[in-house]
Amino acid sequence: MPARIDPEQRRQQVIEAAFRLVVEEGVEGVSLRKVADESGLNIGSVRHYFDGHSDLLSAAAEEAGDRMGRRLSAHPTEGLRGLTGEAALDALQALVETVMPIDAARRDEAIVVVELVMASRTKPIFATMSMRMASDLGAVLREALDVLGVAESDVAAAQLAAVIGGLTTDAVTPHGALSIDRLRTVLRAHLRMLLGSV
Amino acid sequence: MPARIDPEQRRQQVIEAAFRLVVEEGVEGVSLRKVADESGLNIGSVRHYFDGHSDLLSAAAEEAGDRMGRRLSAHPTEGLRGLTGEAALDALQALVETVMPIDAARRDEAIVVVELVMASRTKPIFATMSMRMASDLGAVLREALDVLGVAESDVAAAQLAAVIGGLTTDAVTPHGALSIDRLRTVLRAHLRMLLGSV
DNA sequence: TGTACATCAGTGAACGCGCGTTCACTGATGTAC
DNA sequence: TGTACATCAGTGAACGCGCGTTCACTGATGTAC
Repeated sequence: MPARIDPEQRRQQVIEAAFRLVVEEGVEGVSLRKVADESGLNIGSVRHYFDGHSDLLSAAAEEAGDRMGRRLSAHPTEGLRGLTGEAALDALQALVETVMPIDAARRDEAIVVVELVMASRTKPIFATMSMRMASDLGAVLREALDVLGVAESDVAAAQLAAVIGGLTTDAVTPHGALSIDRLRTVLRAHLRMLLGSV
Repeated sequence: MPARIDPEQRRQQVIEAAFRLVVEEGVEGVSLRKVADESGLNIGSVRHYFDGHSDLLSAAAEEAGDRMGRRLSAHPTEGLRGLTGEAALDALQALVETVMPIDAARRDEAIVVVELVMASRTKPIFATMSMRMASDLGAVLREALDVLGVAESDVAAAQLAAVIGGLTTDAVTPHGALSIDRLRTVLRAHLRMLLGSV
C-alpha cells in the first residue's frame, strides 16, 4: 500500500475550501474546479475523495450541522439554572451569541448556515441538515428558557429562533446591514422582553 | 412603425416568468433560456426587451422592491392611531401579515424577497433593492409602533423586522417548516410582547 | 387610393466558456516471498 | 536483503451540456407622399 495520507483529513481540507467558497460566492459558487483550486488539489484528486459534486455538498452540509451541534453543546443549559436578573440575561445572551455573527469566525459559520438553509428550499440534498439545525437550536433554546422559568417556552423559543435567523440575515447582507453593536443591542432587548415576566 | 405591443407590458410578462423561476429554482435558476420558455417567448425576444441577463435581474429586483413598497402602503399606519388592546394587536398583525407568507400569493412574493435579499450578499446588483426593502419595512414598522405608543420604537421595530425575516425563512424552507397557523401564533405572541407595556 | 419605406417585434444559429462526469493513466510505497 | 506486485493517491484530457452573448435575419405595420 502507498497510503500515508489520512483520507478523512483530506476530506476535511476539501470541505474547508468549499466553506470558503460558500462565504465568498454562495452555494452556487461551489464547483469542483473552484474547490480544487481553493484546496490546492487537482480536480481529479477531489473526485478521488468524493463521489462527485452532490457527495461533496452532502458532506459539507453534514459537517456544517455537526459544527452547529458542537457550538450549541459548548454552553450546557444547566449552567443557567438559578440565575435571575442581569446574570440570567448575560448567560442567555452568551448562549445565543454562540451562533451569531459577532466576530469574523462566527460570521463565516453563520453565513454557511444561512446559505445552506436557503438552498434547502429548492435542493433536497440540504433538507435533512436544515431540519436538524432548526431542531437542535430549538431544543436548546426551549431548554434554556425552561430552566430560566419562562412561561410558554415553546412559543418563546420559536420567537427567539426567528429573531436569531432574522438578525443573522440582516447582519450578513446589505438588507439591514446591522453592525455588531446594533445586533447585540437588538438581541439583548429581545431577551430582556422574553425574561421580562420572570 | 409596426408596434402595437406595449413594451412595458412585455417586460412585465418576462419579469413575471423570472419570478416564477425564482420561486421554483432560486435566483440561480433564472437563465435567459428558461425565462424565454417560461414566458412563451424566444430567447432573442427576451433579449429584445432587456439588454442582457443583468438587466433582466435588475428590472426584476426593482419590480420586487416596488411591490414590497405597494404592499406596505396599502395599510397606512395612521389607521392604527387610537387603537388599544386586542384591536391594536389585530390591526398591527394585519399590517405585518401583508408581507408574510400566509397564503399562496404572499408565499411566492415572500420567497422572491428572501431569495433576492440572500443573493444581495454576493451580487452587488441586488444591494440597492435589498437596502430599500429593509428601509421601507423598517420605516413602516417604526411608524406603526410609534403611533401605538410603544417605547423605544426603533429597537422594537428592529426586533419585529428580525422576527418577520426569521419566520419567513422558517416558513418557506425545511428549516423550521412552520405551518401558517404556527407562524401566526408565534407572530401574535411577539406582537403581544411588544405592545405589552402599552 | 396606392405604393415605397422606415420602424421595430421577434427569430434562431453560432461563439466561447465553465460546468460535472468519465476514464485511462502515472507514480510512490507498503507487503509478500 | 532484494525483487515483484498490489494498492491507492493523484493527474489531466475529453465528453456533452447549458449558459450569456452576438448578430444577421424575417416579417408585419404605420407613415409619407
